[in-house]
Amino acid sequence: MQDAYLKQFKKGILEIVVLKLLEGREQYGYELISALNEKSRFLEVREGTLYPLLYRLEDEKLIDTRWQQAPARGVPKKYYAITPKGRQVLAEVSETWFAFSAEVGAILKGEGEQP
Amino acid sequence: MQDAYLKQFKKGILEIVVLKLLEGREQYGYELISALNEKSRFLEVREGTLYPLLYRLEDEKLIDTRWQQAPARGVPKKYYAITPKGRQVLAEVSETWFAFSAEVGAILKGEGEQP
DNA sequence: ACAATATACTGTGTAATACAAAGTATATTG
DNA sequence: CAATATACTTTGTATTACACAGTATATTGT
Repeated sequence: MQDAYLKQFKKGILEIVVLKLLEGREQYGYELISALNEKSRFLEVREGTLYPLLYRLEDEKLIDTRWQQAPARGVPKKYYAITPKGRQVLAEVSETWFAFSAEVGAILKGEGEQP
Repeated sequence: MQDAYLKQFKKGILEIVVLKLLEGREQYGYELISALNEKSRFLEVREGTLYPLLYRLEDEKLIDTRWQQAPARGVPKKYYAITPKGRQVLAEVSETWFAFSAEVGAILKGEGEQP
């Protein structure tokens, strides 16, 4: 039951967290999945979640992609990098999220509606 | 565009905020809508959001309902009251949300992944 | 050398939820 | 008595996280 709520909590957040992870440097899909799984038990994602999310970000021009043809060894990787527009959206939506979570926190910490 | 993210941010949160509002006293639908609209610009809801949400909470036995037949004046109202199970879920999911939002906050405040 | 495993990405279908929009019914007000 | 406000209901849509299955290449064990 907790998991069901968690799944909902993630909606909209994952996109912005992924943008944040890409703020520092470009990364490829599997790398992002590992990073998310390490960083937070709440933000774990499966491929079926992350890749479509990346395609959406790309469609919205918030990230760019480039294929890295197997450099010396390893499977070819698709690298994702944040665009200037992506940085701007990250900043804006990030602020919205802080304001939103502050208000929700205030309500949930409150005394409830008294009679 | 902000609104689209906000719409996603709300997912799963509204249910728990509604339970919180009912923690203090029973309320009817329109009353809850007004309360949400006053409390937070982020949590505004329409009928098409709230009533189905209330039906879900009722199905899950997190709230009870009773019809208040027009007492002296006014339209009959359907009052919603939180159940013991509802209080328990409120407590649990509330904690999950605080942990979740703390972790997301930490990531969004961080320096991003450095090269 | 060859099967097994790991890495990396893709695609399909499903469930949950916020919301727009339209509708029903009663009460109050000009 | 029509117009408006209150209160609840219903239908359909868009978005998103995820389960699940699949494809392809690279590495590893025997």
